Amino acid sequence: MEKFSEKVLKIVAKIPKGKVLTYKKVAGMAGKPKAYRTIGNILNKNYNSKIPCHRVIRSDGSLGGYNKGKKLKKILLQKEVKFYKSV
DNA sequence: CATTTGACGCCAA
DNA sequence: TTTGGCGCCAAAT
Repeated sequence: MEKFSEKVLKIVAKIPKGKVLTYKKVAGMAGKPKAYRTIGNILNKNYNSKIPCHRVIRSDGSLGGYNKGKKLKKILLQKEVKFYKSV
């Protein structure tokens, strides 16, 4: 059985383009709805190129943060949303 | 092994 | 409505 972090990373990796999930949502899918804190912790320390962590935002709709810079995250999300609108 | 950290979430004032 | 504070859990130190 993989660690909670591994499970979270897998879930985040499943987020399709133009879609964003909240930390709480990911935590719920991981099986720990109350572990939303841990989600951010894991992503922050274990940033993987295969993990679109920029698609994980706060429940309030805030971008939260980003290891590479939340500014970049905002741009990436806008680009993906744009792609979503294009379809 | 115990304590601190941390990209958060919800409630109260 | 907005701001502040408390609660929560896993991982890192």
